[in-house]
Amino acid sequence: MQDDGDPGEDRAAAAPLPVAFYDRPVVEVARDLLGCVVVHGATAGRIVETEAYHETEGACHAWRPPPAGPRRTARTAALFGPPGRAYVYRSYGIHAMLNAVCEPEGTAAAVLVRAVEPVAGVALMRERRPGRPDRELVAGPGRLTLALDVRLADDGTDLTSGDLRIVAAAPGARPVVEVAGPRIGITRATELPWRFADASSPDVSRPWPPGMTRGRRGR
DNA sequence: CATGGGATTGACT
DNA sequence: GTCAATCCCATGC
Repeated sequence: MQDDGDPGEDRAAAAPLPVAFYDRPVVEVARDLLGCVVVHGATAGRIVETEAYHETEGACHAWRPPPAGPRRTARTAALFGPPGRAYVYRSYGIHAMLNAVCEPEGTAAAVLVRAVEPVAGVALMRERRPGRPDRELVAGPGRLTLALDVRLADDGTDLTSGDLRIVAAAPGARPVVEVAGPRIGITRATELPWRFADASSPDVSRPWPPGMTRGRRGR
């Protein structure tokens, strides 16, 4: 856990990642988002775990078995929209999940942000997660949206210019120790190693990816 | 129109 | 380890 303080101000002022960053193959973007920072109001979190989803594989909300084409509904509309937007949906009736839409408009693909490390506004995050130990503040896709106050209303908003945005890692920031593994909580396309994490982070959600049982920072 | 299933979490045995 | 909470919406009668 990092200190609550000024670094967040610098990151908040930093330029958001441009649309071109997201207008690439979704797996590339999922890896490159590790280390970048989600900023929302006074809170900010360094991304330490992501998953990629694409309309051509069964775990994606927009997937349908061939020969049917991709599934475009009110819920999945943002997935088909321009890259660089947020796709926020409700999971299990309870949790909001934050995704970054990728690839050209018309192609449904997005990166799910599964975990961050607090870099600003930790005190506010604790207020939003009363009774939770720090290790449970942001280590999980439903947890981080609570801590950062990301809601369904943010669905479709522009991550490159809005109040909710993603900025590049600060120069000299701690390097990412990338590990990959199968995605979590899905029933189809479980063989794809499209989950990515920073093995040096204490805030990756469980179960940890392969190769992460050692070398973790303690907390 | 009724039913069922989640890209999860937290409480409990 | 088990399991319920609770919403969106796809599917099928």
